[in-house]
Amino acid sequence: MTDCSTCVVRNRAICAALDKEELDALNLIGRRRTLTAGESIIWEGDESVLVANVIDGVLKLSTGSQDGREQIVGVVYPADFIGRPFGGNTSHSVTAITDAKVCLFSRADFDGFANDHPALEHKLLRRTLTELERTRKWMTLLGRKSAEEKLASFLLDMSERLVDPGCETVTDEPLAEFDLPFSRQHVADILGLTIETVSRQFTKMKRDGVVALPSRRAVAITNRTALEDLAA
Amino acid sequence: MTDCSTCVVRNRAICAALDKEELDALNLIGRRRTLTAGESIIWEGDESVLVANVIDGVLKLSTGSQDGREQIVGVVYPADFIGRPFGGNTSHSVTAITDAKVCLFSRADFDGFANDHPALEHKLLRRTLTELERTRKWMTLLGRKSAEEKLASFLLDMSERLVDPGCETVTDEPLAEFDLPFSRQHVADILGLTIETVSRQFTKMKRDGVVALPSRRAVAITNRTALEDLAA
DNA sequence: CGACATTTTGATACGTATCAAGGTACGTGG
DNA sequence: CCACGTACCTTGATACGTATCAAAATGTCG
Repeated sequence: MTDCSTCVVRNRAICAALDKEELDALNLIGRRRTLTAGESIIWEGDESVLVANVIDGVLKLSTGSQDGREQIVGVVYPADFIGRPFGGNTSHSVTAITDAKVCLFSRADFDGFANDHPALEHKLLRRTLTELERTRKWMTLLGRKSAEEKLASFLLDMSERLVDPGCETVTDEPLAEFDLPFSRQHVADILGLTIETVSRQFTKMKRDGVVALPSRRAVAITNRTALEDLAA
Repeated sequence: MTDCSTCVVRNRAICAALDKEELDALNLIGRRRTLTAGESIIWEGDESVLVANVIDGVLKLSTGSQDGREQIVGVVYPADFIGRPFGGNTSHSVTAITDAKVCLFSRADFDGFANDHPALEHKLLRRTLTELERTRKWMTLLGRKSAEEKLASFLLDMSERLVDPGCETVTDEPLAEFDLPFSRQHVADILGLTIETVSRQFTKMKRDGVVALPSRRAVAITNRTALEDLAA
């Protein structure tokens, strides 16, 4: 059974706006769901009837064309919100990239609950504004940066976002070493490149001593200043 | 003096959430400002202390790098909201593309007012969610489309967004003919292309009989189906 | 150990940027 | 009203970066 009071994202997700009683009410309309890597919960173009909070794992928001081109338009992490409340269709799919846990609501239920809880809407508004800002920043990368600049920017972004938020680390410094939750193909789809170009840029950075690549998914930033220069 | 009750975007902007009394209160903290084309009200990286509603005209949100590359990350029209309430810095400038009128608020004033008026926040939330959705759709264009596909998609989008919302047109059908509020350079900065490439694609479409170009800024879609095919 | 998926590397082609020049519309002052 | 200057747009020639096609290498899992 769902139990918000022990939820690991309780204090970071939009639910943090609610007190104990309100949380109990939210409990009644939500349910947890486990996803295995590759599984989707929302499909591009569908009438969006679900919204959710991410509890654990990483999910991608993506659009695909008939001819197989795919673009990842967003990546969500624990405590992030998924879906389109208050009407309107979602124009992208939502797919688990790693095994994941989410807290699901039917949109109708969530809409009703949100209407009665302005503090929840306020949290959601702040989160949405931040996400819009982040997305716009990403547009500059897609529209104007070279492959090398794209990968450098991406790695720097990852080193900041993959900081484990669970434990109360004193410093929120970016990581020097981390495991990407993405395959090379995912990285390519995030950066608007092909997998071959991504691979070549990784190799180049390794050759130049900017990063080390201990294993397929692992990245160690060995010269952050140089990486920042490459990101332009 | 500001007078919301006669404002042309009164029923479309987020202010539509307010009744007459509330509107009077909002009146007290807002002021109108006229902008001439090229004038900015928010600068990239600045501590964002202003928010605003667009009353008339078109404005761009853009980011620029040192080396002169620019990417337009959003375009706003009458009734749209500008700025970043509730903290956080804006990472893009806001600049008038045409002469424009806006309704300005200091962020602190607006934040306070919004806190007391959940209905206003709700409107803003819906608007922000829609804008996020639109922005994500644009990412696919920037990351995965060819120059020809980009321009075709752009023209179709324009034919829908430039429909004059003022008069109560029975049908909201897309326009067959319209004047772009943008120069070729603007179009290039929106699509992540150079001005030369944009120009060549315009010429190609004209040659193929998909569009006619009566004057520099005017576009007439002569074969919509073909244009839709080009947009992929 | 062997089969499969993923990643890397290589050779080549294509699309768009870049550099350069010419053309067209537009506003200003003669 | 026309000549001129300026900004904007178009066209052309070439270079460069990334995609594409192909194959080899590496890692992963039964």
